[in-house]
Amino acid sequence: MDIFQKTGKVAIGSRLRLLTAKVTEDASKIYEMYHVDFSPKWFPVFFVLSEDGEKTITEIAEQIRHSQPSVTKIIKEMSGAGLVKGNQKSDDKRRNVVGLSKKGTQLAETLRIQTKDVELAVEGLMAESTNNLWEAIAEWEFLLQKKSLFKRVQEQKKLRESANVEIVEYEPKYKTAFKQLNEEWISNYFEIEETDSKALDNPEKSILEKGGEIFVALYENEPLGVCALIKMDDPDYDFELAKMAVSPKAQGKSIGLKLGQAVIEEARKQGAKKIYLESNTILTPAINLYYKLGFEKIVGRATPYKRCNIQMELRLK
Amino acid sequence: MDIFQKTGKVAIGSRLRLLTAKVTEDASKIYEMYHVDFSPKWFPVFFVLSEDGEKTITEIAEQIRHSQPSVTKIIKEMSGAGLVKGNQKSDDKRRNVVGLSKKGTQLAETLRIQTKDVELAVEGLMAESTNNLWEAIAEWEFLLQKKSLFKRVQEQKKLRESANVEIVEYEPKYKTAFKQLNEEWISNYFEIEETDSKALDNPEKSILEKGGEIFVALYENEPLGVCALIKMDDPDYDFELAKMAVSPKAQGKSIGLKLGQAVIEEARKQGAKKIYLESNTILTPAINLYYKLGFEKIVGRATPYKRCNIQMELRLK
DNA sequence: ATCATTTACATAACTGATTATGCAATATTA
DNA sequence: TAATATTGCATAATCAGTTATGTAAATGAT
Repeated sequence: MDIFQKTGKVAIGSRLRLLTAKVTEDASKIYEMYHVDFSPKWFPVFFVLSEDGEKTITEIAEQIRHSQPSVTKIIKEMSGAGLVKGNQKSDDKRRNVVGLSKKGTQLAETLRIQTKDVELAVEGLMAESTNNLWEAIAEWEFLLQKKSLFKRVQEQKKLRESANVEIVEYEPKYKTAFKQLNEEWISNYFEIEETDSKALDNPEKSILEKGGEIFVALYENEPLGVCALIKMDDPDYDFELAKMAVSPKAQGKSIGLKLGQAVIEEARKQGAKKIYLESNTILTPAINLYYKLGFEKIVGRATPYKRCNIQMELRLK
Repeated sequence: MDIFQKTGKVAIGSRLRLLTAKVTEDASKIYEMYHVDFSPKWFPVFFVLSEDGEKTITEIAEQIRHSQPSVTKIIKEMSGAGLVKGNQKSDDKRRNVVGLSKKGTQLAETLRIQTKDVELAVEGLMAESTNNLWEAIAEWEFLLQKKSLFKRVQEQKKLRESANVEIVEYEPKYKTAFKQLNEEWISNYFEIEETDSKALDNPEKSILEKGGEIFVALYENEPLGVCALIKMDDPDYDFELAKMAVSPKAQGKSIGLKLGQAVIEEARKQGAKKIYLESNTILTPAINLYYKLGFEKIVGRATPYKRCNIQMELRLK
């Protein structure tokens, strides 16, 4: 049985490689059949030169999507075979302007006929198949340019992993996690302040007993993110979203988003009208997350934290 | 503008190569993302080992359609990474039976999850395209196995070239061609006999004036093939097909077939019932051609040629 | 005008594959 | 049972590409 049926589509790379090898192997035999002293790998270079006349090495490389050294080498080989002339006159002495030689131009004519034969053979293959390989490749090129395979896999990973993230309410066993996760990022960017320690050392007293909530994100039963909803003593705001912390090793699982959503949900349940938060603009991903959650920037409130340079609020309807 | 739009489908090899490169480039980044110390090229080997348990190097190579040295090298690398154990006990000391190590088996579990993510990403790509790349490749593999690309191009070439072959009646200007083409192949396989020279030196007298015909195949106005229809002085046969000669440099243009058809057509026109010919079985392509033209083997006629070891006839209705 | 930066290319080193080749171990055959 | 052929694998050489790096020429900034 064919191995690719078993591996599934992960092996698309290997499968592509094998087909490529088979096709290029035949390519050199085909040139032999036409008795032309020509290496298949020269084709793209030769083609652009016969189409566009003279060109520099780099221009060719860009057009055929090879690396520049690859084109340099090919031109050298073709030069040896007498098909191209390099170092044409040019004002810029760095540039190596190459063009087809007389022999090259003659060969172009021969190759045109051969090209036609190959074209017909390939089209015959297309006609025999129900899925058009040529078009399929073109579509992949287009789609991968819009979003790379890497990015696509990353998204799948995130999707799967975020499905395994569970948001639970605070329990005493998460006390150390709550402290450590917060200290980790704070100390990474700033100094830990007096106000921090007070809240982190005794969340029960400083947050829960005052009517707040703490949510913990579990991934495979390990607490990897926390976020608090703190009751505010302020006529303008009901709650503050604070102490949001996600372990760096758990990036990309949408944990922050899920915590934020849980916090907002809870605030809404308790009939809150507005939630407040403060942060620092160097924490770009966090700020983006807050915007995503619906928070908007505000100005002018007093804050006990030195590190705060942005304040936001969310109006709940 | 994309270069492949200009080149047309001859460049399918180059295009495949580029796509393969793009896919495999992302592959290694994907492994990195999952924090596994794993090279993409190991995948096929790793896969068969995790599926089938222990295997020899050659078995793996066959299954994943790599060369044996390639597998040897990969196994060595994977061995270095502690993923496989080689030289398992085996009666046959030439064989290197390899299997996954404990670490390898553990990794298989991790990779299973990653594989799933990639699979979904690839399927997403398929879903976004109208031409299914995976299926298209499978179809090409199947079609190319039935008939290689080389063979297909060869057929196109033949088709095109045979369209340029023109069969004309003998004229004095083809006298030397008639002689040379025949002498070329005869002297190549046998000795030129007395009977040959007589006919070749003076075709007008020995063939045409006796009511026979000679046809000449022109390719780009050059005579590259000849064939004679010789009137026989025999109650059983009207004509003999003889002096068929095609230049070796004109192989693959169906010149022999066209000449044969012209000769038969002429015989039919003249009301012939049976055509005779003699040849030698070492000339396999010629014999095959005669069968293709409808000739059948007969036995027992006398012949002036030493080299003749097969006799054939064609009954015309 | 001078100095730093960028550009254009060549060269070197590497990569993932291949074919060619050599050497044991095993199987086959006279 | 000895000679010969085949098998299984490792090693070496090659190939078509790549990235990294060096260098001279041109361009830009102060």
